[in-house]
Amino acid sequence: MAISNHNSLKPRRTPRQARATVTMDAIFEATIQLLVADGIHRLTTTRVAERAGVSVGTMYQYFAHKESLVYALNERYLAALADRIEITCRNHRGATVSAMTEALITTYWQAKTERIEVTKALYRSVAELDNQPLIDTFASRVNRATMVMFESASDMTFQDVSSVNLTLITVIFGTVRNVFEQNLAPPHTESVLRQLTIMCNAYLDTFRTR
Amino acid sequence: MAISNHNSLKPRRTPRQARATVTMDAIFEATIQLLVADGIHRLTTTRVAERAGVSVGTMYQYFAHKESLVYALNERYLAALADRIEITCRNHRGATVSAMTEALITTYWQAKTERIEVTKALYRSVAELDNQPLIDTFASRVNRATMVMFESASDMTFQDVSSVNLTLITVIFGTVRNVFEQNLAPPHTESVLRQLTIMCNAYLDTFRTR
DNA sequence: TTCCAATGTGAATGATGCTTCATATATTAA
DNA sequence: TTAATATATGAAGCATCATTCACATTGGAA
Repeated sequence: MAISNHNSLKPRRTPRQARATVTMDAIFEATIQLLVADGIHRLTTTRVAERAGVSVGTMYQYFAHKESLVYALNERYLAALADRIEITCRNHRGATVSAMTEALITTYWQAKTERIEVTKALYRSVAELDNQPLIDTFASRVNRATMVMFESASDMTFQDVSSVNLTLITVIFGTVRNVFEQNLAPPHTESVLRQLTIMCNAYLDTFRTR
Repeated sequence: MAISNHNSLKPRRTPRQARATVTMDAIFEATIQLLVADGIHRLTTTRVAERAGVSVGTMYQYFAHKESLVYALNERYLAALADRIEITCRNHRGATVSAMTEALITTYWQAKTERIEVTKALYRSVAELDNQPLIDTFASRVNRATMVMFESASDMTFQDVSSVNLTLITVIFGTVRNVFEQNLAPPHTESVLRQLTIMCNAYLDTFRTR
């Protein structure tokens, strides 16, 4: 299923001159716009090129085929998301665990919701691709960052950080994504996110020696 | 985006004779097999008909177009899933809240993993469709069932059942799905699911009057 | 300025696949 | 048995698109 040849998902050439970077950015931007507007089943190479103001051939200078374009777009997105999470983690070194979990929830929620349509469009676009490598890279970066953060907590030390860490990020990211995709009414959304922080704190309390 | 005309996603005709039911089942089964094997971008009407042992025209007797076939397939899947969850809820009336949350986690996890490839294939197939109505129906059924269950708990009464209920199912389903999609190694999977029950219990404990 | 590498072009190619409809067969009720 | 209804057929029509490649243009190093 999905795309068989992983290598072919990689970009064809890397821009060396400034104008090439401009071109690639234009192509990415055009792709996003078209994905948001029409979804992936109406994303054609011709339309992407047209909207980007380049010719189809140019697109093929950088991407072996349509799929690799969509793949690269999602790669960019996940890299940016990982960046944000890493920053949040760095900013909360030495904080309380409660502040840490709250910060993770907020950061992830904001990243998802500040451009809702883009988030949804990208998520849908990648469904038919084999994006496991992207997910793995993302998960690995996040894992490392949150682990270091939790280890630095000022109000707790853990017997088994990696277990607690994996649990917390799986629960937090899974729940936030679920809230996002369920399209809950705003009061419900806020309620669940608030309860989620309560739940994380209650969980962490069970590890406290009194 | 996605499919604009919602009505067109509905089946075209409903089977009245036995052979028609057989035909539809064959079409659904063929679709699942092809989705698992090749993914949606290689799902063609001709191939579906061929594998189902009918002609293309027959498929169009029941489905207005390819999308409505995929839509109906997911509708079936979600209905079956809701059935299972409702049964679990009925079987746990009057139980402890702890038993309830554990049962929900187990049921959902089993449903996802007993035919992993089918779960993944279906999930991917629906990405480009507007399946919000399906999600809403599913969420509404589950919500009702779990709410009734939690209200019947033998070891707790709630001030605000609907809030606790929404939180629990959002966290549980979100987390389980996240575990499933992350492809964690089995020991990690088991660990996170165990920690999740601990977390839910710790959360519920905060509502107990001591 | 010269020349090579980088970048950009887009008409043409080749292939795929959805959907229809005129027609045939099967089932059921009367 | 007959007529009405349900079900099944599949070749043909029509449209869409991904991708290539021979060629043009631009940038920058020497």
